[in-house]
Amino acid sequence: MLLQPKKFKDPVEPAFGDPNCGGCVLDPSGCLCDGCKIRPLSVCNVLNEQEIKTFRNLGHSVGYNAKTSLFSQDEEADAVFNLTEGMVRLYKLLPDGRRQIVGFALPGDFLGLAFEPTYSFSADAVTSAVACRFPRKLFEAYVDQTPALLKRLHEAATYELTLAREQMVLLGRRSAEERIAAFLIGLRDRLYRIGYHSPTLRLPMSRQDIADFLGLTIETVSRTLTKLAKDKVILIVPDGIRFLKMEKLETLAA
Amino acid sequence: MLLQPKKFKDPVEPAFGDPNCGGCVLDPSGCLCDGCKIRPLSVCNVLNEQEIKTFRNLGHSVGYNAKTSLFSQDEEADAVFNLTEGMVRLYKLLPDGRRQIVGFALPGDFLGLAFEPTYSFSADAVTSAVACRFPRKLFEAYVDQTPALLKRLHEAATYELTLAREQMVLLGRRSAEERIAAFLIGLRDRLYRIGYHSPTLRLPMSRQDIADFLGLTIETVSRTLTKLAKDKVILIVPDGIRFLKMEKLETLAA
DNA sequence: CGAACGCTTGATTCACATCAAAGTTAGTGG
DNA sequence: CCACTAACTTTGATGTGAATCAAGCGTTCG
Repeated sequence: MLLQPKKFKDPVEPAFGDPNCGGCVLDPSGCLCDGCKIRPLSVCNVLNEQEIKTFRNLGHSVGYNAKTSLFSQDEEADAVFNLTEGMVRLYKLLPDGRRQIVGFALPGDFLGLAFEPTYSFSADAVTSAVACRFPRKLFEAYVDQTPALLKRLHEAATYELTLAREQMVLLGRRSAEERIAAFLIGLRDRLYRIGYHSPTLRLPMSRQDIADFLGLTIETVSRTLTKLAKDKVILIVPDGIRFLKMEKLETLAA
Repeated sequence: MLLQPKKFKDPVEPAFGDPNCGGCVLDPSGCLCDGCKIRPLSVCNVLNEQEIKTFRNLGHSVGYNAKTSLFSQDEEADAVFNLTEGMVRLYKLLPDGRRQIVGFALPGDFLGLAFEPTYSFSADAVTSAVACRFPRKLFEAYVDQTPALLKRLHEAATYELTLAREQMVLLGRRSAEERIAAFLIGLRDRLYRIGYHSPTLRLPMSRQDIADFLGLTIETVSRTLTKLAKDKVILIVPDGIRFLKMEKLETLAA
């Protein structure tokens, strides 16, 4: 399953070309495109079989154990990532330690596109995760000679921007209960679209992660979930929730 | 000046091909690229003189009086815009009327790129404004055959995404005073980069606009500005502010 | 001049944060 | 496998920053 825990070789080997990288190279010969489940959903779907053969050799499939880092804010942005398994949190830190999670990446999501030479946010694995990791220079050179891929990346960025703006509305103008409702529904919808289709919504991230994504405190998240459960809108289960009154939640999130 | 008020022919003529558009076509022969001051800052800067000749004929330069609409959320996204003069507010509305401004567009900014067939936010002029307006189909066809332009648009979208994520941190984790400080500095920096270089920061938008951008109320915006003025960090002047203690503001915004 | 609008200021309220503690789950080592 | 510990989550009591409610004060404009 896409969000199942898994353990990679420990201690992890450094990824090719990056001694600071916390991951473990799964196959030195390149990305594992042949059996890749999320390829149809990913940016690589615009490449034909011939092109994929070149492309997969640009990078490597890398495994990350839960809580390990893919990359960090302000460090040199020398790689880009295509997440294939697991969940990754993307966040920015303020100097005093306050944290804002700017998104949870799911399989098929593309990470690390930076405007500047350094990453503008940090990324680490919520669950164990697998990503195709490409040296930035190689990737950009390939994109420059493959307009179809560029177009697909632009689509992805535009979509991200739409999500980001919706998150601004949530953070700027919604109540705690509305934030939680929108979060649960939004996550379910995204998982649904990538084929993860279940009556139970797994929440592999901590309450603190949810709080830092929604601009709340851990206590408010906990209380609000409890309230929704008391109202029989959701059922809290180990590691997630089940939806009981979808319409009620959707009204709150509207 | 870029943010100077100006009046366009009233009643305004509908833009070519769009009877609902609030603007007034300034030159039926196409965009006014020759004397365009912001072209070096805009996406068109990647086009050579030959390409510009084709490109400018795809659209028209359109003038908008202050408070008129360029486009609205949920309506068919049949045009894209390149702002050349004035300021435009971009916002999303919730069903009950709450508003979140997701950005203030300045000259050089590109608007209306949508992932879906409808606009995901509304745009209207804060000051009077001028934009090159392109029918979406024509624009997209041209982009498809001009990878350099696509690359430039992708860069612009990536930059927007960076700004959007910074705004998420602001909305989710910053105090009212920090928000105001970050807003003033951010706007100054953006104006500076497009050559609008002045000791006084003009604030052509209303207090309500600032509040809806920062996730605050109009009263809190007013009080916080007053407090900063009392502390001699800024000076409030008609239509804007002057910076007195830049370092203090920068600490707050850090 | 009067009406309307936008902005400021003051008094009060409230949603969520903070502080505090108990309960629960997960991880570790014997 | 269980005891012990650490980490996470929930729940309760209290505090507070910003919202709301409510005037008043310029400016602008018909």
